[in-house]
Amino acid sequence: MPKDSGTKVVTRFAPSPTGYLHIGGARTALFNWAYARRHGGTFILRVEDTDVARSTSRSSWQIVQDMLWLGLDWDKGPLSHPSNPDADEFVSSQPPENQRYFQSRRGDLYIEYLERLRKGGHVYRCFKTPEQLKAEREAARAAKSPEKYDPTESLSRSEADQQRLIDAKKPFVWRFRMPEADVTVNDLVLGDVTIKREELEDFVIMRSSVDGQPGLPMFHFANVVDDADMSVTHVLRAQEHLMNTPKHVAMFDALGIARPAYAHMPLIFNPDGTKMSKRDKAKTARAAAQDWIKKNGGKAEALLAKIVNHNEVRKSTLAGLGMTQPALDLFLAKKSDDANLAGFIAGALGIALPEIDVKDFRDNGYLKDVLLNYVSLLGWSPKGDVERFDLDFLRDNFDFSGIGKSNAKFDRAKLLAFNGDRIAKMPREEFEKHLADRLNAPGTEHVNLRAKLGQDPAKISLLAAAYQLRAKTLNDPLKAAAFLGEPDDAIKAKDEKTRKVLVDNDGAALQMLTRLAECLKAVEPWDPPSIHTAMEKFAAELGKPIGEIAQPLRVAITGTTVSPPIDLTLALLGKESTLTRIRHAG
RNA sequence: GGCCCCGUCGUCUAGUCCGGUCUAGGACACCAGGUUUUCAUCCUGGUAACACGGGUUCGAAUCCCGUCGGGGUCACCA
Repeated sequence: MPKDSGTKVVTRFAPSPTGYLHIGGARTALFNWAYARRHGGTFILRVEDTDVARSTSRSSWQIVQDMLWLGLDWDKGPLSHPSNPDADEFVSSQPPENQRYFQSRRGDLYIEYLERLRKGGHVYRCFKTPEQLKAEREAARAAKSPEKYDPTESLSRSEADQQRLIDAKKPFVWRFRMPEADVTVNDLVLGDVTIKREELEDFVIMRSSVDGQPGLPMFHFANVVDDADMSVTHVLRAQEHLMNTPKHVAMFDALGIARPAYAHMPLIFNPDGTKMSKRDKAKTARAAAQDWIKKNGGKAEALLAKIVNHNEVRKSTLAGLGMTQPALDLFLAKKSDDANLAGFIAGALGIALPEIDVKDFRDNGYLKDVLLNYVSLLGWSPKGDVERFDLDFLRDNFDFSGIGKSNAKFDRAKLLAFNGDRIAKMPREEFEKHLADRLNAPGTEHVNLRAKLGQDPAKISLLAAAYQLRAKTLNDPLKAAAFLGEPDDAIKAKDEKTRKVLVDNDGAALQMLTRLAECLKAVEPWDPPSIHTAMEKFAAELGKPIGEIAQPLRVAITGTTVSPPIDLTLALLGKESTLTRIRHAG
């Protein structure tokens, strides 16, 4: 039971806007959402953008988009659709009351709380420069003594002395004075965790600024002040924050405000045990790029040319998107991990980048329900053997007692299996809609297929029928059906083994196909049942199993030995193309 | 390195709090067989784990200690 079962549950998701929503962040958001919803509480979305160097308005917008897509609605937070649609103006175009959910816009509050701490004697000024502190840490490390901040100097400075330094425009930070006692955190997942006083040090809560006024608050302080100010009752976050929690509860105690309940959940890693970070995309793209350059003359310029060519746009257009030779060189030299560049490289080289952000999974054809379902299984499990469930189930069953303690590895194969399963089970119309949306999405990726299938609902319907049981992602059908969009006279067997299906037996298969073409010419209407009937009849006349007819035909029209059932494939291709492709086979 | 958290099939996990019902269950992956015009779907079956060592107990995956292993954290980042 929550410690204060009488009061309303308030949870929050507090991302820092440095990019799209990370998959781990999505799980945190999901659990906080579920807990608030289950208990009829309030779910707050609060943007922690006190690090001005890394935070951007666009990222805040992106995170909001991801939350919307996932269907995680919040009761308090930014307006999801402010009057100004420009992502770069997302924060500034929020109404004042919504701007309160961006930490960068509520500085007055931190000053107020700082004053409270100051009156209680819980904070002090520290005039040491970052360089000084760094040197002290290094000296301590060299001497193998604990690298702990020593408050003696700052604490012993008289008020007059401090004023003198302030008047001299010396920058200073405010530090929080840790109490002289061990701190125990009562974690809802981990149990009681006690940290000894000697392990705790006084930490900066307000950055410096030159004018003698306090600067922006640090994460620990802003986080606590906001949780206090917003009456957050339950803080559910990743285990990487566990060692921060003693600092946080000490501040709550100093403020005389009841602590929220804390619950730290296990971390999510790549299968190889490394962190799932945005960098993984850059790493993958860089490796592929370097490999390609090595095999193609060793010039990075050639890669840029290939990227320009692939995107069928002018070089200047790409440069506007940050794709320039200097940027590329920086990227290749590991001096930058730009995600856009990684995307361009992957597109041009035809490689897949690891999905890390919610956006990646969305783009790659994962269903939001599946993503939420899978990610919630990483670190949480419902009672019984239930494993496939929807958001409603999670909302009705989520509890801290189901959260595990050990870290998990993200298994894409399982996610993929869940996704394919959900696709197979969705209503056909829904699948058709997904396919149409993706086929008609802006971009050059599916131009040929789009041209072939056009806006014809009947064709989309056939495509859906052909691929629903074969698709693991919503993108799979479009990739697998790409052969449909190729020029009819350019279909070639993809390798020697495949070609043999066509040309073995002294060309008997080819002769057979020529006769089959005659037969197909008469098929009307050109739909799967009619095609099927015609082929069965043809096979019967030849006294052969239909497989011996279908397989050479498949190679002739697709260039491979794999496709959906042959009647569906032919119907999708169209009569003209089918006959042309048979004519050019061999 | 200090401190903190964790350690059940390859992976995610159930079981651990309240020792016996656990010859350890499920899912994904893998393997084999069946259905099928290819692929896929579908069906059936199978391989596979309590990190190690002590202790407590009639009895330990479950309790205690130690070892080993993994992770987190040690900023004017969050």
